[in-house]
Amino acid sequence: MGKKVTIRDIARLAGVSVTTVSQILNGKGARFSKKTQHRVLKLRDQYGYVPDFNARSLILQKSSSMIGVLVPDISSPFFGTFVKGVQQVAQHEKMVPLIFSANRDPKLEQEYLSQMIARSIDGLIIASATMTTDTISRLIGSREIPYILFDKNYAQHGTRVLTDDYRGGTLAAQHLVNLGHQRVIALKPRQQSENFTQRMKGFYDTLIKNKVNFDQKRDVIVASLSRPGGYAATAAVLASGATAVFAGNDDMAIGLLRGLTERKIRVPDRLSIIGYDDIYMDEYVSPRLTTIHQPILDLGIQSAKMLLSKIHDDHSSEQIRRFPVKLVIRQSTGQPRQN
Amino acid sequence: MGKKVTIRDIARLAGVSVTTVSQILNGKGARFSKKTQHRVLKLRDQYGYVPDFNARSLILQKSSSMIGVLVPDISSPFFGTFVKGVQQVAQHEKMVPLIFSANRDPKLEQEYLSQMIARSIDGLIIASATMTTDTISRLIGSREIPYILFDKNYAQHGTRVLTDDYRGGTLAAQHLVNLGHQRVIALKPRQQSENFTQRMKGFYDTLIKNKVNFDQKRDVIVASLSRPGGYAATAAVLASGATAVFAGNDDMAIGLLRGLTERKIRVPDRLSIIGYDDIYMDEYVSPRLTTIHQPILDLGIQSAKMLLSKIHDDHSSEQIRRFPVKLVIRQSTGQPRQN
DNA sequence: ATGAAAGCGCTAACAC
DNA sequence: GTGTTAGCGCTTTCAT
Repeated sequence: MGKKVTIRDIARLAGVSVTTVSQILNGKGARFSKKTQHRVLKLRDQYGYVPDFNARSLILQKSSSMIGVLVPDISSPFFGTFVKGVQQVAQHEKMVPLIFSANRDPKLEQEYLSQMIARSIDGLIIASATMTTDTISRLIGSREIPYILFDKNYAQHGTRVLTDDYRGGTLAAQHLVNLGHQRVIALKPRQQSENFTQRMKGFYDTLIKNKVNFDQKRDVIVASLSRPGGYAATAAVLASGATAVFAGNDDMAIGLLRGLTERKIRVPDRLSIIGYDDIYMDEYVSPRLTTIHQPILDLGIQSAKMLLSKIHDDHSSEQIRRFPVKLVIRQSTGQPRQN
Repeated sequence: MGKKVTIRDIARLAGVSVTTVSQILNGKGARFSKKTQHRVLKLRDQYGYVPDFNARSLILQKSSSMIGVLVPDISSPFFGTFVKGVQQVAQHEKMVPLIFSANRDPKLEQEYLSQMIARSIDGLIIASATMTTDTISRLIGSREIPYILFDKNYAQHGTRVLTDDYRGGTLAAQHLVNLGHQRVIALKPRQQSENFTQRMKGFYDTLIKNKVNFDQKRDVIVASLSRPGGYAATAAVLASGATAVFAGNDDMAIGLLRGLTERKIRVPDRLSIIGYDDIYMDEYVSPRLTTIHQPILDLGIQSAKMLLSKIHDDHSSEQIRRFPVKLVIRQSTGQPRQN
């Protein structure tokens, strides 16, 4: 390893004490002679001295200036964008985000969480479908690390950021109803996290209210929450005889769209598809995907802001920040074919 | 902040010395009585004691166990996937990746790099078009932090991972030539990093070799390296009268594809498009995108492996690892329309 | 205008 | 079996 230049080296080289160097380098060197100041500064540059982060945080009792971010999949457009928002805010405060992609694996999630805690991060943003506040509390122990729960979990308590999933489901259903669909189905993930439950509930409720016949057994297809998952569901979707599909998220919708395209099923003429999230890919598939918009980047930004304010101000109480969603009509939905 | 439980607290509570606690907790406690061991372990769990990371690294002289990863844009499918690969490897070694997305902004890149260095990371993976090894050396100073350059920069020296861009360009051109195209154009970014230069050179050379007329002034369109960039180039592409386009990367290709779709230009009947990278989106646009495949996840994995081996073994010399690329034929390319 | 000394929380020789 | 002691690199009183 490279020989590390310490404050002592600089002191020795400058012929002064470590105190002097420390003070000058921390901008508290007014009381030293200009000459000494210059000598020290120059030596610093010359030897590329950078204070040891560990030693510094140790004595300053200020922890790592890191915030942990746990997401299911960093390579997905959704969480990639989310993380970008977090980082933007963190940077302003000289905080560094420690990002972990846990592949929806509970073991990994816990391991990463422990690692983050061991590194004494200042706060956490957790986006996990499975992790409960109990688990988190247990891992955090008595350290009182502030954290923000994102998106998934909201049967739990704890400060969190979420979007109005119920309303999103409502909007999707209303859109399909307005277009005149009478036979619709939903595509949802097997592991039903709270946000999906709400999303679907909003959807069902609105259909029923509009007198559209919907049977939660018959008219729900379970698929994995991914493009391949949606793709794999193509046959089941076609077999259902529905004229419109509500996909739990855009990834599934896009996978399904591909399956339909391959079978030369025209969307939306033969089948309408509405997704959920509004990831950037939606604009580039064909037909462009109608969806429920979530302000993804903003969710990242606001999560980080909330976390930072919790970190800086212990007393900020538990709070919930709920973001609005909206319907974005593109080209994958239309009136059912008349025949 | 939460009251921090220190090793001294545990020692006091257990009625033993800090040494005893330290040893037992570090698995070196064989020499202590079972009874003491149990007492200490129990107290640790009871109070949720976790050793202070800073103090620990300070004395162990082992740095942070972090590797820095600098990418242009974490929300892009390309780098999202790349980073995922890095993280996979890092995890095995209990290393934590510190990921920064610098938006292709040289100022930010340098700032992030400094921050990483200040945190005494063990190594670096740098994917930047603009950063030179000189800049990097200057920032690293005398610390001898090993680093891997990824993808962009290869006029420089230093250990690096790269793909055979020249060959990629060759493959793209050959494919178009084989289909019978005689009028082709290329879409490239303004900021011409080394990999693009090579990519384009392979393309031009192969066209010429095949007696396809190609003028580097007339037949190259400059666009920004993104979906909107490709989209914005639509008019220029159409105006060129070409029957095939080689887009510098898939993002541009997909943006262009959208522009063409909007104008009802049929691909590949009227115009063939070939991209570069093979990001996962390629499978989901319509028509599916023909492209030059780069093993993105694997690039992340191998970069991390190379870095780790450099970290563990100082003596490993500078090396270059070059990955093969290959042509993936999908549906966006075809024979030129006969008329 | 400068420095000596204490100590942050931890580990590891080296006693006893 | 267990404790004493000396630091790791740094900042900060408090002297001089």
